[in-house]
Amino acid sequence: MFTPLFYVYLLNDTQDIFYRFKMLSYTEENYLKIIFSLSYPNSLEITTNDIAKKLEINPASVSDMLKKLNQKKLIDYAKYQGVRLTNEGKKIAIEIVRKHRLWETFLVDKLNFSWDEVHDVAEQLEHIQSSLLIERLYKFLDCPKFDPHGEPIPDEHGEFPVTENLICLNSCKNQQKIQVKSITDDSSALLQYLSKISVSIGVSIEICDKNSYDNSIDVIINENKNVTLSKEISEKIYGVLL
Amino acid sequence: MFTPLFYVYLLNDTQDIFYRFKMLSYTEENYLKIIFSLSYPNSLEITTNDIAKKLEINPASVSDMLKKLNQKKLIDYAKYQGVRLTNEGKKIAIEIVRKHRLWETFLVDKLNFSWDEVHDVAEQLEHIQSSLLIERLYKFLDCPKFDPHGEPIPDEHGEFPVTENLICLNSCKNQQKIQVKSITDDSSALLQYLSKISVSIGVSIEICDKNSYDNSIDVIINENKNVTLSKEISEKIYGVLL
DNA sequence: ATAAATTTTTAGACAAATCTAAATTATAAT
DNA sequence: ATTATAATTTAGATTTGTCTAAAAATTTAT
Ligand SMILES: [Mn+2]
Ligand SMILES: [Mn+2]
Ligand SMILES: [Mn+2]
Ligand SMILES: [Mn+2]
Repeated sequence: MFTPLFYVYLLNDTQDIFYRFKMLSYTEENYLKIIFSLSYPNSLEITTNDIAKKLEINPASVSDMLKKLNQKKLIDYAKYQGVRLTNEGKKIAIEIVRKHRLWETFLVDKLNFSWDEVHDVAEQLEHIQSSLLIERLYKFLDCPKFDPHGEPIPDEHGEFPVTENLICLNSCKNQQKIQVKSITDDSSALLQYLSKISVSIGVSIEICDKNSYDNSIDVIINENKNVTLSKEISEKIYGVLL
Repeated sequence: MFTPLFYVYLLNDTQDIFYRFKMLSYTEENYLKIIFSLSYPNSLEITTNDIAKKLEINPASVSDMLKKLNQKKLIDYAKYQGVRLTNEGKKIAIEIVRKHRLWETFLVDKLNFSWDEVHDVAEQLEHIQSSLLIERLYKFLDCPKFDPHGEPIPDEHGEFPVTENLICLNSCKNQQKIQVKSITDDSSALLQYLSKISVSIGVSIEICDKNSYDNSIDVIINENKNVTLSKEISEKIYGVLL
């Protein structure tokens, strides 16, 4: 339940002459980001429950927020009909993704974080409001195109870098071999495990055998390490065929 | 008006084994920081109105929050009696000051911000929760002792660097000359003005004349620039006698 | 096509942080 | 020592984002 709605026009940076059209809360930003990442790369229709699960909150709360974001014209939403970002909502979501991935890159490249330590901090840093900051950070990092997990970083205009056609390890056939290009889940448990078994961006993985019972696969990592990967893990690993 | 109170025990970083004793909100952190800076360096008693003015909110709101912080044992507060930080409250406040000043240093030293552009961004960054982040940032910046405005940065144990005895430009006599060591106000309007008249950390300022009517002073900056400084400005400038 | 299960929305409540208006306490002025 | 003024606190309301329980709509299964 919520009632009115009004737009707040505020200075972004005191130093900036520009005004932000809509000052969004930390929470609203997170909703937009989640909707974007659930629908990426095809702007799929997302359900209330999808969002509730991802944010680990009650679907009732999501319904309320969707109404609000719809009024702000950041999403297209009609009761029971699912939700889709508007162009404006998508633009904001991409900005947040950009900030998240730039901060992760900063933490790894400059502060020597390991790839499993960065996500939670970036979840906070992505909400810092300063266009100057993100512009300068981008240059400081030499305009990176991919984050520490191989995920693409949109440029200042919201354009994602063009990438080779990635295929999921999970969808490879026996004897096929890929070079790892990205991990599509930043959870520290997964990333720590991958480090343990020597999987990182750039290594090769060859499929030896597929077990149809649990959809696990036997693989050779970097030509020298035999490991069995569960479906949950293999579907998070993407790369190019070698 | 507020009701209950309970402590939330939460992981600080997912990577950390340590627990934070009290998870404070952004707002609570700001109250502690303000109380600290208003009472620094002598732990003076601070009034409700002081805080309300600084935060630009209603004194009634401050009263509520003081009750809450008192219950959390972060301040010593009794109705109508003013407020003082407890040791625990002071420790947290110093941590926030540390983070603020380290971020300002980062922005100037690494991202080429000017000294008048950093404060507002640091107000946001100081609330990022990650002990690993601040430890790494500190080392990345080579353990700086002073921020871009010459303000001391507490070390990892909350100890401020020992400094030469600073005197306020405002309290100098005619013909005295100081070297600027710190500016005790980070507002961009002041800092931009100081840049315009070539005042920065390290420059010399010699007092030529004091105007008893409005307490303005005529000074020579770096031996070559005559300027008249208002009381509001001269009382923000500190340095050592030359 | 109807019933059962699932998803989504509404209704009503609550906690945090703020506000305004009114009451209370403290301080300053006569 | 009263009175006037200023500072502070209480009372009650509001906004945001959440919750639980119940109602409504949609989807799935029979
Ligand atoms: Mn991440
Ligand atoms: Mn990532
Ligand atoms: Mn500052
Ligand atoms: Mn500063």
